[in-house]
Amino acid sequence: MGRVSDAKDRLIETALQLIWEESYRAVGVSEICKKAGVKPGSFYYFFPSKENLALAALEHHWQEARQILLNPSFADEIPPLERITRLFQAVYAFHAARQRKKQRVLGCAFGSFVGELGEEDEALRAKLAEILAGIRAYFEKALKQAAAAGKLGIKTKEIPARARALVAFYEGVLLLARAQNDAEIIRQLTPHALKLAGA
Amino acid sequence: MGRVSDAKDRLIETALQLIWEESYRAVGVSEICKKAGVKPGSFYYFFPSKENLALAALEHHWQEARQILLNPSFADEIPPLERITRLFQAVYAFHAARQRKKQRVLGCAFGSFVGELGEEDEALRAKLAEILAGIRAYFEKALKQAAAAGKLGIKTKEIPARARALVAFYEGVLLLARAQNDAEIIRQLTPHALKLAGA
Amino acid sequence: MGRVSDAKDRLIETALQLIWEESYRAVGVSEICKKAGVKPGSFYYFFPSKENLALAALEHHWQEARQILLNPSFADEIPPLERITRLFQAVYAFHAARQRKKQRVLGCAFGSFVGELGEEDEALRAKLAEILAGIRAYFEKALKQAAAAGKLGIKTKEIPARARALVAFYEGVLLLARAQNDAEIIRQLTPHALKLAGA
Amino acid sequence: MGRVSDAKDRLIETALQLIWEESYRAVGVSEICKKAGVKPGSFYYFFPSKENLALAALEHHWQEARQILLNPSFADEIPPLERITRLFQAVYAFHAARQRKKQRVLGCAFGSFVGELGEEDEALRAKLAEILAGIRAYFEKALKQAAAAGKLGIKTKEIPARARALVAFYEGVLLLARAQNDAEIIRQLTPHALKLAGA
DNA sequence: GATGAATGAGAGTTCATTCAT
DNA sequence: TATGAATGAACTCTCATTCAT
Repeated sequence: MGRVSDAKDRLIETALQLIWEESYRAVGVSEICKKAGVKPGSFYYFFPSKENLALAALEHHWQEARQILLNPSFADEIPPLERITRLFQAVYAFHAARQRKKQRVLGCAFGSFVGELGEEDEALRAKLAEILAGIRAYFEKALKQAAAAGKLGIKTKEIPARARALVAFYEGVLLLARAQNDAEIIRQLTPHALKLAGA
Repeated sequence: MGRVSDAKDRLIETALQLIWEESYRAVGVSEICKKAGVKPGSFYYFFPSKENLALAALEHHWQEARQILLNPSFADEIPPLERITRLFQAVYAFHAARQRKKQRVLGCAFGSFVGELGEEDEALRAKLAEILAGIRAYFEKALKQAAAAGKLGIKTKEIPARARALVAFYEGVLLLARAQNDAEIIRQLTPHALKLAGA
Repeated sequence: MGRVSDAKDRLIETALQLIWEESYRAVGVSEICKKAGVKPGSFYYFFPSKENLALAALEHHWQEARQILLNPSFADEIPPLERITRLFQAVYAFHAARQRKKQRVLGCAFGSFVGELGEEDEALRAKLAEILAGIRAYFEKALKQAAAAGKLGIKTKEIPARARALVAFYEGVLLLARAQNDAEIIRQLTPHALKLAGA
Repeated sequence: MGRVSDAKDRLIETALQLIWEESYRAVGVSEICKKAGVKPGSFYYFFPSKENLALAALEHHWQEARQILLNPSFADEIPPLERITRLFQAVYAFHAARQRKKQRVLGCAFGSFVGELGEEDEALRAKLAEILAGIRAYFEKALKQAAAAGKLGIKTKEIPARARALVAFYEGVLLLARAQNDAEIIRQLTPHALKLAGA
């Protein structure tokens, strides 16, 4: 009982990787299948469409990002404002290591995807908006706790906008790192995040 | 002397528009030709490749952005720090108007393009990096003048990083606006830019 | 004893319906399965091939046509020549009602199928030829009885050809009704059938 | 000036032939291309879609049928009612010869196509309805002239229905010939056509 | 200087079918 | 008895590009 093969998971992971490295439209279904070791005719047994696979890949990456990146960086035992720095540091570590090995800085898989959205991709747009809101929630919680601890001289009602500003900055930093193909940008800009927090 | 043909210009303008609305890979050469009213066979008389057209379109949009958006916002007669706010306000005005008319918020044509870059698109990546550096120069000049006027309590050597942080924030704000399809985000986040400047 | 499963019957009935509405090649096995509520993997437990299902569907429809359409129209108590008229009237009633409900006139499931036959479909061709011969037998019996009753001024040996002419006319009428998507054509042409009978 | 290649014509002729022999859905675009000697990627330069090619093929066959079959059979110098017989004879000659050479009787390309029409094929249905009306016009003209010459004891207003009955019979005869794969059926049923004419 | 005609490669998707359980 | 999983081949169609004129 249970699953006979892990082809579906391989498809999801491979898709995310290729889409992140190239882009949604640049990678073909057959390329994903080949890399995932799935027979070409089998793809549509697992997924009704390429878009549906992309949705699943985004969700998978989101869960993974929470476990590997966001939850550790935003752990309760870390002082609230330090959590923000931790996130940028963790992201820097990932991209710096990757750049050393693969020569290319990828930026944020979610943010990069946003640029490709067209009118027909409403489902993808909604998914990405949802994920970005999820990231914002981490910042928001940290800001609230920092404010409660008296570390922030800002009003409570300002917090949502500041959390969003942090998401914008986070995405912008990774966008620049991808554009310049240089992970150091992330390190350089890390200390500036706290300015948006109001520290 | 003078223009040999305006077909080339029409191709460039149409390409930028379609790429901005959809994405580089989502729009085809023939779609651009049709919309530009250029005969399909003529495309490769004007441009050696689709990538080359994209390069020209980015350069065109960059010059246009300078004239319409950056130069007015960063005019010398405007107090240095206010220039930054002016830029965000001008961008907001543009996207809010467009959203009213066309229902879709496009974000930054340059930033959106970054997400699509693959390994093969080195020329495009370099062009985008150059343009983003060009935007940074505007912020840098304003920060320098603000510092010289004593409006900024920061050290001169910090200025380049702060300028880059402003570019990151600017791109991130437009990325969020595109993802949420909501121009109001630009307005909401505009005041936060100055925090990165060090005001 | 009794039915082992009604899945097979549902497949047959659904197949006939879909093939009649669209065409043999336009409907897929999976579409039939879905509509019949049969699990996709089960199809080939019940039928060795799609062609075999089509054969079964044709036989099913043939038995149904005899019971519902031909036997009542050609009942012994009805005067022989009137039986022919009755058939056309019954067919008209069916198609007129269906057109009112579903907007589309289907024509004859057997006749429509003939147009799709290719070289590889010998089994289907033979089945359809057999069914068309079965229809002819009804006309033949009626013509014989009409001749025996002195209602027809024709020689006995002419009867087979006339019966076939009636089948041709019957199929042609339904073909036109499908082509024009108009059941009224059946009513308009009904009285002309008797001319072929020799009345 | 003028055409560079006759690929488009070859595509049309090949398509008609293959569709007639098999069926619209049974023949693929690539099969048509291969047989027509057209490079696979070129098809969609000549035709926007497979359906559009089918439309062109039907129109081509219709013009050909008029020139080769209908106009000669319905020539003015032939006595009106004899024209009808001539048509059936000419059709018989064609199919009998073809059966000798290729073993298969094709029936009417138009009539066979009707059976394949689904809900999505409205353009094809309309085209076929138009062609069948065109055939009816030939019968109608002949009936009118026969009536004018006093050869027909029927009222003028009956003529349209009779002409349609003749089309139905004509199509039905060819349908039977295809179903039984026997051109002799056409010869056998030829004399019965005049009964519908009212002779 | 400019273009109509043509193309090979590959896109996403559906097909009838198989098979281990 | 019945089925979920899987598949190779084929589908219609689009792609960026070439080239003779």
